[in-house]
Amino acid sequence: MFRELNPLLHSELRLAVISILIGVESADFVFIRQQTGATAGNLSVQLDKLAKAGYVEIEKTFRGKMPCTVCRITDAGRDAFAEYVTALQSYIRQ
Amino acid sequence: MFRELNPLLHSELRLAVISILIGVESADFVFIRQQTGATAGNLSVQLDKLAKAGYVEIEKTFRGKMPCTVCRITDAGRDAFAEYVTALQSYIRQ
DNA sequence: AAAATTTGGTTTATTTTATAAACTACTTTA
DNA sequence: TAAAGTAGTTTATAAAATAAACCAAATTTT
Repeated sequence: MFRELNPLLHSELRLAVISILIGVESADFVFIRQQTGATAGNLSVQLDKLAKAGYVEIEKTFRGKMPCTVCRITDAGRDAFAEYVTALQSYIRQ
Repeated sequence: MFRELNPLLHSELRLAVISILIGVESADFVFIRQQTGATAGNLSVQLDKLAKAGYVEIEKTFRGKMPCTVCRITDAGRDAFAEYVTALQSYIRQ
């Protein structure tokens, strides 16, 4: 009846992050922070969880002299998101 | 960019409960428990939260001699669910 | 050129939430 | 009438989200 909702994606901030990353080649920490309105601490923690799950790749580089954390969604992330959306549909089909 | 997800509905079990109630005139505790697979304790707690939020009405009656907790969604519950679905779309539009 | 401020984060602590375990009250069955 | 089952509630615990505090380097101000 109801499909399970991947708890890693069923979180407002992590879902927003994945939603952003799915539409772009990559996005950096500051951009994601601006788009989501999240605090830096919260974003750092949630990105880490997504990285540990293998849903995003995080590359630490520099933009000029300033550190720049670049994030990309992985294939596993794409798959998980697609499944999450399908699962959601079992709850919201009207 | 991203609409806020009502935290009361952004919970797997509470969402399942609302999803059930939105499709029927009423449903009792045992039925909801069967459909969701939730433990009685968890369901009791989550139904209580939905009731306190004014999203469901809970009527304690008897079926024969056995207690029977009948649940119905309220108008506020319907509205909240509709808004939640709209908000979700800001995350999952592809 | 120090001092203060900003930037780009991470780590740690706190609060909130979800969930399970334990319990209550009553009913049915052996 | 004792044991087991039903229908839940309450309480305790585990997990999660979030904020606050912190750090290092860069930039700006005085």
